[in-house]
Amino acid sequence: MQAISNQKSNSGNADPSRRQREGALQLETWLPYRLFLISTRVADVLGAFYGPKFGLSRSSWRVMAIVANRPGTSAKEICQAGGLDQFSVSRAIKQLVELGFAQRQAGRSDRRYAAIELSENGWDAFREISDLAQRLDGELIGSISKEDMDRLGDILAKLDNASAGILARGWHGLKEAEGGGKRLPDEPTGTP
Amino acid sequence: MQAISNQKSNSGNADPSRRQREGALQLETWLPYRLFLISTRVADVLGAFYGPKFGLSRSSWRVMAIVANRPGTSAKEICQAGGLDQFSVSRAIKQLVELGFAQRQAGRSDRRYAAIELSENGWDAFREISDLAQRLDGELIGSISKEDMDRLGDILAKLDNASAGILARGWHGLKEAEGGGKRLPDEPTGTP
DNA sequence: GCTTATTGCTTGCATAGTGCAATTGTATCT
DNA sequence: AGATACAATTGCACTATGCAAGCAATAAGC
Repeated sequence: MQAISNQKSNSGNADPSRRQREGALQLETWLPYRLFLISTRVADVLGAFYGPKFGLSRSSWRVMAIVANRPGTSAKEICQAGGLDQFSVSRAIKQLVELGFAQRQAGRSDRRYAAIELSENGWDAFREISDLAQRLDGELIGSISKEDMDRLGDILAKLDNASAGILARGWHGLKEAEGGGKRLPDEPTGTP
Repeated sequence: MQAISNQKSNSGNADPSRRQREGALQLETWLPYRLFLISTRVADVLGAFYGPKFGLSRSSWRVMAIVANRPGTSAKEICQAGGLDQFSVSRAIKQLVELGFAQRQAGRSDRRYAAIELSENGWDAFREISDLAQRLDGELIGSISKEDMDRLGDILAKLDNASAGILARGWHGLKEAEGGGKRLPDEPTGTP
């Protein structure tokens, strides 16, 4: 990977980009980006499996996994559990139903809520994808020690909390807060 | 419009989902998903800032950050650096140029390569977004100890490596390989 | 030289995904 | 009953993405 030497004669002058760069973001070391890269790669590989094979979209798979974990949930609960908006969830459920992987039943007490469940075919598909997902997980985890894995679990729990707080407050909440790496008091973040 | 599939479950049967669930994927504890959630939240918050304010798309921001880190790179190098395909990169550059945030110059030696650089406005925008990004980073990092952060760096490096390997081999490489991960019970067992 | 790949990049178009307003159906409140 | 609130869906416009084809510049073969 050779850089293209196309420098525009800034011999006498200081390179402006160098000056501009100082203190600015380094993408490769930016924590969220590092997390993003890893998870995207895995999601891509998994998606390359379930997409062509079952005709599932990404959100459909996500919803399927959520429903598999808690059968009979409503769409709204799926939204909260998966960080998805109600439209995606509604469409994902629609797709799952059309593909024969799930079915809705109106809630018994309150018929506004529709309880979603996987069908037989849905469970089959889920187990197959789930199997591959666990292999992926295993491969990742296999690259670090058990001790590291425990520690990682703790760390991720904290990061998860912090990110939820950030999301809840939005970017306005950060424009005012001073400091780059300063620690802020924890806020009880809404995840009831 | 669509006919809801007739109910054929949970009539007189034992709950099948309990049996189905065992050994299957738990989304909340699935490592890639945990990483995904954290990074998405942060990306959403940041995107909610630079999107409306500068009219940047997600890939445009990514490309901008990459270009800021290594001014004068070609589109191809951006692809590799950011895990993006050439089409997104091309369009992102186009958008950056149209917004006045970047400019291309044909390479001196090989004019197929176009060297991309940020403009003054581009640097201004980048610094502003970068600033917020660093606050986000700071807030995340602030939620864990410095020691944890060091450890996390190591772990992420390993996971990064492993995920790159997974991506390179694709899902076929995992169907056969017996990973260090979990095994799944293939046999449907009767309820105990 | 001339011709034929090859490479880096762009574009057009079809498809898939997303966001928002409006709508339906249900429950609750007065 | 009517008004109101809520879960969920849908229509429509918009954006993003994937892929085939294309263009321009270079490299390789003759």
